[in-house]
Amino acid sequence: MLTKKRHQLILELLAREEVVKMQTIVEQTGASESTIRRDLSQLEEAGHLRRVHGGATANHMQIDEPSYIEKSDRFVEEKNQIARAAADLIEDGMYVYLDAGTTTLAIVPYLEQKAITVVTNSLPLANTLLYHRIPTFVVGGQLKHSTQALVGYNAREGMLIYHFDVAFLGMNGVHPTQGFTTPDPEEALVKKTAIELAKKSYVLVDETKLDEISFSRVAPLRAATIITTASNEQTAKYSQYTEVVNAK
Amino acid sequence: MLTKKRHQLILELLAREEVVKMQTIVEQTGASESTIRRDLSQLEEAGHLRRVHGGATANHMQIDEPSYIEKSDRFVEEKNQIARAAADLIEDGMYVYLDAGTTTLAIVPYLEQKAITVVTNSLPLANTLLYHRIPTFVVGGQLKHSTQALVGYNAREGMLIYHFDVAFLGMNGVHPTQGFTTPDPEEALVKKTAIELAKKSYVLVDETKLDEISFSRVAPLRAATIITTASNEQTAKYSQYTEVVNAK
DNA sequence: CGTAAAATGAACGTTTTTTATAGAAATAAA
DNA sequence: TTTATTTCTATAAAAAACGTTCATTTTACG
Repeated sequence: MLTKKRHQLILELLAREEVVKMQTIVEQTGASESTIRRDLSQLEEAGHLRRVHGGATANHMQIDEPSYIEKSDRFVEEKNQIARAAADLIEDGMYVYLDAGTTTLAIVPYLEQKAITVVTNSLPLANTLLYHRIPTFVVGGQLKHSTQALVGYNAREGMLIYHFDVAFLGMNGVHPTQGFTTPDPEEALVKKTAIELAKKSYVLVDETKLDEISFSRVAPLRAATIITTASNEQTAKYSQYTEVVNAK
Repeated sequence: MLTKKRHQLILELLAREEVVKMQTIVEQTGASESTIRRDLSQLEEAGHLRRVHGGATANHMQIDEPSYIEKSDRFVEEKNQIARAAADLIEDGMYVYLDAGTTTLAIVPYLEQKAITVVTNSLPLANTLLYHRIPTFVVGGQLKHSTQALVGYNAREGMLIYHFDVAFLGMNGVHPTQGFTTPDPEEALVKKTAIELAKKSYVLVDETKLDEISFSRVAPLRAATIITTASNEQTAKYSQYTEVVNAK
């Protein structure tokens, strides 16, 4: 069996089970133990898995986060309503920050006729903005695989040279006392920085994000206005902490 | 069996399976091992597949499949030769800068098994690197429409926090006295900065770029080594100014 | 036909990959 | 804790695959 084939097989096993035993891989591939050890070392160095005593374990963040594609076709209608409401807040001459995420991506088509400059940390957004010929700046930083966004310390540093009239952010959790939260700490840092640099910030969420708490704290509720399609009953408890815009 | 027929069969095998063993191809075609080796070398140079120890694997960079029956584009072939020569210079653990351009893009598939970190200012490169799961940092800056690259003063500032073991650059003009040149001053600034920050720099050009002068000066010839498919006669006059690597 | 160019297959030394093995480290059992 | 067992790393030997060269065959073309 070819090296590449073995590597593929190992990664497939890891996609199904969180941990895989050395013995299992040896049986499945028919290769010697030495060879599998070497494979595991190589795959670990390439960042595809983590070696543990007796085998290997998957390397993706334990914090579960549905992949970009999975997310995109859920709640399409809500996203568009939210995106439209957000776009209506943007006026000519503004400098706009667009965070990574499918909801913010949905804003782009509504921006085509506006004379604005956009800053983003998202690769898909940058591509879409390019397509719509909207003047764009991209924040530098480490490219995160699962969200195709630029994150981390370098991204924060790269953002500090800009100032925004308005920032639009996606978010995984919105909670009355815990505020805005998101799974990845490095993404949280970027979102937090965007809020700091913007005169006014908006968080775009569908109803499934309300009352949720994710791992990393981004900011308290008062730091941004919430734009959502959730009903007024659902958002009532948030209104005392910050402004809430109903996009329906 | 005719050469064309064999090539066709090999590509069909690769369309079905991600990797194909040498032995399998030999059996299927009835040709000798030597002949299949030659076939694989040719198909790799033409950019249709990637050779691996023991066989071949599909090439993901190739989005559309140009008919292999026609003589494949001469420049595509040259780009791949240059890209391969460049990739051979990259070792595990290196921090690598990849400039925007189609030649540098062609390097990416050859990087898959290397444990490296890449920095780039190109959106298409960032996407491809993401696909190949290579750890990537993106330089921030203004997004230029025509080249889908990040350029300008902000890009330069964003780069200054990095240091590279090696940088690979595309270039529009290479000239004995005028050095390296490119049309856009803002791109020239980025290229110049990359050269400053790298321990060693390589300029990747096919023969059509030699003896050409473009608008913006990037650096003198001695600042970088030239990798090209041009003949030794064509490159002779450059050898007195800087190192020249023949990729053929 | 006959010659030149291109393609093929076998041989051979070199490089890469795999396997086996022995001692160290980690885990489990006594 | 001490001992036994498993798993690990490092290294050397074996096997497989590689590129190169060259004689032979096939194809192209006058």
